[in-house]
Amino acid sequence: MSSRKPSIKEVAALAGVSTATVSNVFSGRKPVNEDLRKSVQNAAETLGYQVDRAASHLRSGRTRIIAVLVPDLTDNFFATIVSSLENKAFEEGYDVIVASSRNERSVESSRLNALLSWRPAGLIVVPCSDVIPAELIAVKDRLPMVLVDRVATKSAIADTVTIDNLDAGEIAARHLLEMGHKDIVLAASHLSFPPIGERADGAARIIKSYIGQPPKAIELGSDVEGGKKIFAGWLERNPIPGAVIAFTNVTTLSVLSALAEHHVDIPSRTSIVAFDDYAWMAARKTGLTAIRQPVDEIATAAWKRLRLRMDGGGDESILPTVLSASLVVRDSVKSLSPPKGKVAKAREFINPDNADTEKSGKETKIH
Amino acid sequence: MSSRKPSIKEVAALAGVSTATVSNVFSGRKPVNEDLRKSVQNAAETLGYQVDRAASHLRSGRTRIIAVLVPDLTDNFFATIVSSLENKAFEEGYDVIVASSRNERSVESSRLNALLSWRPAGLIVVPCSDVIPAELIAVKDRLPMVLVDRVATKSAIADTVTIDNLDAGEIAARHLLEMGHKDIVLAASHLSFPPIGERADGAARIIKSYIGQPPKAIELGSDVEGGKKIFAGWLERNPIPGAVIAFTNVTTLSVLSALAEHHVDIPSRTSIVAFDDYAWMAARKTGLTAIRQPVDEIATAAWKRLRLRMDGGGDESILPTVLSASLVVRDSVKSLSPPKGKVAKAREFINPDNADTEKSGKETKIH
DNA sequence: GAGCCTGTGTTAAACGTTTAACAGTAAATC
DNA sequence: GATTTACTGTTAAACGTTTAACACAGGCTC
Repeated sequence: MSSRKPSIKEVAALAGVSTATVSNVFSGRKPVNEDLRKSVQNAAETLGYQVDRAASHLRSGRTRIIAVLVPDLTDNFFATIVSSLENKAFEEGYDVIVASSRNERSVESSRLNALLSWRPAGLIVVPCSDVIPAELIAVKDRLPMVLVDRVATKSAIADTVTIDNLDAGEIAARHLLEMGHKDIVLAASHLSFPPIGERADGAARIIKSYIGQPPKAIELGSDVEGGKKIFAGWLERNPIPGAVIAFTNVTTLSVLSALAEHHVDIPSRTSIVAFDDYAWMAARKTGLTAIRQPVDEIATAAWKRLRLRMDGGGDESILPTVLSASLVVRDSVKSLSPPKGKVAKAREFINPDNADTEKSGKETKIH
Repeated sequence: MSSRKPSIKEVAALAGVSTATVSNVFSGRKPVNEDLRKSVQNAAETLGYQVDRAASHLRSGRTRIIAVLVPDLTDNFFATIVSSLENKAFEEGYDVIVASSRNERSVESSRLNALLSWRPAGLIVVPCSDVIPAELIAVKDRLPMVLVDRVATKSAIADTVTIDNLDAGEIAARHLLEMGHKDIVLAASHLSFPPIGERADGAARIIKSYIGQPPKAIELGSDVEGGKKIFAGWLERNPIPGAVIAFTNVTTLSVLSALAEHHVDIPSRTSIVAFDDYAWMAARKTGLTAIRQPVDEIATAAWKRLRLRMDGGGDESILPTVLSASLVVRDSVKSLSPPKGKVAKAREFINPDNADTEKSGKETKIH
């Protein structure tokens, strides 16, 4: 009873065929006669044979590895994406190797190198900042990959999956405006991060066009505790805002903690629109009104696109997939006055000739 | 400009040495003269050489892979552990391949098989139930591994890292008792899961010894939504309890959601002690009093132990590492009456002769 | 100075697959 | 009936490492 794992040779010997046939049975590369296939499978079964990944990888140069890089596994948003990806990948026989950049560019670089050294079959990356890592650019047309969430679709070097962040920002702001709010503050992690900046732009644009003045924006960083301190400090130096939009689940937590510390009641004293939609937001007396990102759809779209690329499809052109966020109304926004009417979508009023300057939002008008 | 990655041969040729020497430089298995080492490193540098994992693995039979299996990546508790593990592993040159059993035994089995087929250098598993998967038992003395969280230390087949769950349950219950509560309900995910059952036992024991009657326990399952429904249903058929202990962060969410739905105020109407300690628990007006598990220490301990095993240390005997949980007092427990005195630790009164029957808690007394 | 370490380097044989090239057989085509 | 085609199977050479086995040089010991 040797403890060594059986090799393809032993299976071949037992089944009375060549190793090539056994290989074909398992890889499906070439058709094998039904009888032979069965006897090979029987032989493999009785020996407890499993193909050796290392040997297979060495010879073929191909792996069944999907490398996934996210900024922070501790963040529920990314964890959910990873989890979803892992499920789908597994179902199709891929294994996921995961890495976290801890929101640091240098870590991102080295982690990416480590991931690439596996020569994965595909790569899914949520970059940690607005700059696309050089490592990615170097392999962009050799390796199937899709970029998720923290990417500006314009500067994309590969297929991307994002939500319509401009719109998401607008939705949040519009809801507040419709509820009669004017004193709105934007709480962002980093405005330079593509999705965050866009959300802020979307909100700012519609607020400016409605109120006449752009809202203030505060940057709170990517960790709850730090953000809480920053926001608490800001609260001490400024009048308490009537409403705040938090553009991230982490930011939401920072804002909420600071507000709680200062005994600012929600929504009687200040209203809040949160981002992402998790169980904890609905679990308390005053449920949080939030912009829900379709996390699972994001993961699904990313996986589908990656599959297509791995199968050699999707031709040259880069495809940006843009999903939409939606408003989930709960109790954290106070109704200040009966709304005079719907606040129009800024977009609908953009002069098509100026579509390029859309981001400035200057052309937006209101009913 | 070939796009193929350079092999050890090319490095050897450029440095004017044999491939064996290059291998020794990189693996450190045999000492290499300083001058030669340098020229090899230079050659590798200029060629952009990286050792090929597949070839290395194939020949040596060793990998630098740590396989990690958890019940649910979406659960912050497990995500945090994975994240911490990934950091530590990376720092020492290991890569983490991660899988989720989705709380299902059958999935656990197949995921485990997939993980094992990598022939990882080490394995860290949070089982999804109280039964140790057969796959694990099969490799237990061939593969360094450590079991975390959902394991009964008594039936352990390998090193384990857990918290003192009996004690954690006691701490939660004692706090409630000291605050004057008597009408206490236990909300568990599954009482058959080792840590949950122990927590419940710890709480039940001290409550029984103090009140005379054991508390009711309700099982809510492992997902928030399902648990919420169960608990909401229970609330309709029973008087609202004075206090509830939720033994899991997921359970906490279920309980909180159901309570919010029924407009039961915390803590004025019912008090709550939560488990695990996350930002969202402290982010609202009524912060949650909670039992904090030292997540990072758990991960650290697991990693240290695994490292030791991978280095061949730790001899035959299995080591259970038991860390302790601690109480974080916030605002979710109402003070019913000035406590008459500290509620004694049940443990201190256990007759040492009956240590084996400790679990029944019958011998526990109170001051 | 013969024998023996010690420290370093090389040679060449694996490791378990995949796959191009080849081969044989039967059916189809001309 | 010769040639082609389609189908299925085999042979044997890689893939890029690691590592026993060996070699050689210099310093020791006796």
